[in-house]
Amino acid sequence: MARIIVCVDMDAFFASVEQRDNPALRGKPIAITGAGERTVITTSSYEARVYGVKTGMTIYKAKRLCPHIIFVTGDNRKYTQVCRRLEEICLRFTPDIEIYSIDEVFLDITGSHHLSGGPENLARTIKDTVKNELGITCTVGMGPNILIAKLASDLAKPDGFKWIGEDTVASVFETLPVKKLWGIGSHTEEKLRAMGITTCGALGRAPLSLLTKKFGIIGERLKAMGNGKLERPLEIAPPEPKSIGHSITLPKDIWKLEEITSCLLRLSEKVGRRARRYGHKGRKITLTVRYADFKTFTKQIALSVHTNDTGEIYRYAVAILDGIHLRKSVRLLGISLSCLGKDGDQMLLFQETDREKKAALAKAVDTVNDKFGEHTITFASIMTREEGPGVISPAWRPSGVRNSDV
DNA sequence: TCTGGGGTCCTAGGACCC
DNA sequence: TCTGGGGTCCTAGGACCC
Repeated sequence: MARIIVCVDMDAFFASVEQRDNPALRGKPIAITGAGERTVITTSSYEARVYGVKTGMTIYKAKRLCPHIIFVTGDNRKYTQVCRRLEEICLRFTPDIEIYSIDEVFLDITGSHHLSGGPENLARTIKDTVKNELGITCTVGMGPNILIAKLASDLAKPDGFKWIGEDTVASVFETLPVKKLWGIGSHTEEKLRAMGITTCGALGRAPLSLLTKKFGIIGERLKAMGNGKLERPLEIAPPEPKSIGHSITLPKDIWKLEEITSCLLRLSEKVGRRARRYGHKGRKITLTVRYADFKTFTKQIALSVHTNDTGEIYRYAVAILDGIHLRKSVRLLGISLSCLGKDGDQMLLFQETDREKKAALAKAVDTVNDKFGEHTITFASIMTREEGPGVISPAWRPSGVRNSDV
């Protein structure tokens, strides 16, 4: 039996929440940004999109396109709460849901839609419930798999509903540009164009040998996608994370070593703290450096034991830095912890006593910080810095380690 | 398009081993 | 000792997503 997948996608999520809560913003072009000057737009209201304002755009460009645009600094906590309520609404219809991102949920209603009067009725009930209880609109797409459900919601935006059944996939895909598909970005689009393929219909008909020659193992998936097929079950339980990282574009480019190391210490603490909170340890540390000219590179170091200790992460990050000749001033720094294992794995057997002491100390610091707010207890050099609220990652999830809003 | 921040997955090339 | 082939792990980079 064909599955029925629903995609619930909030319309201009962050912007809609702000307009809901502040009548002065309703009906106006607004854009949600992070703090600071070097931020970009994470969401713009539909009124702003008319002017060409888009996600990822700088505030300067947005201002040029729409001089009367209103910028609002994002309120992560608020969006988090709305997302939790959205999750709770979806769970009324089926336990088989995947929170894909902060504003997008997939539901597998194959076995449960009859309880809600059929698929279309269920979808419309969700739309109404979201509007009544959350005060904002969403778009609902339906299809035989995630690929089609997501496409349907994209095509129906905003405040819409669309069901692409298995029998209509071929006709929809015949003239649909390949870029509309989830997983085909501008690079793949360009490569396909060079091969004379611009529509999904053409992609589905393209010889497999040609696609695998050009794209390797991905070629097979591309052809399947061109035919509207995507084998990917819903991830009901949030998957174990593979890495935990933080990065920051600095307010100003820096080049002094002590400025760089001070930033690395702050990043180490963020990474270590989040890892400790969720009981993860890693044995690979990656340093990302972006120069003022935007050239970006990464360098990593493998550890012999797992760690989530701030001081240790910091020391390895500095060790990596020591091996790099910094030629230009630095725009962005990032630290990521990967090759993760949970606390309690056999790696703990190799912990030495002073490592245990450090872990206990770090835990004590975390406890205080949890109680009184981040940075209550911290390293001295961290305290010399003020930091505004960051931009919430739209890939955020309400539970688990991807919740970076700590 | 002068370009944030959180991730995942894939690939190519080299080291190393048998 | 001028030199095979397969497997695995590691590193760096890139495409893609929201």
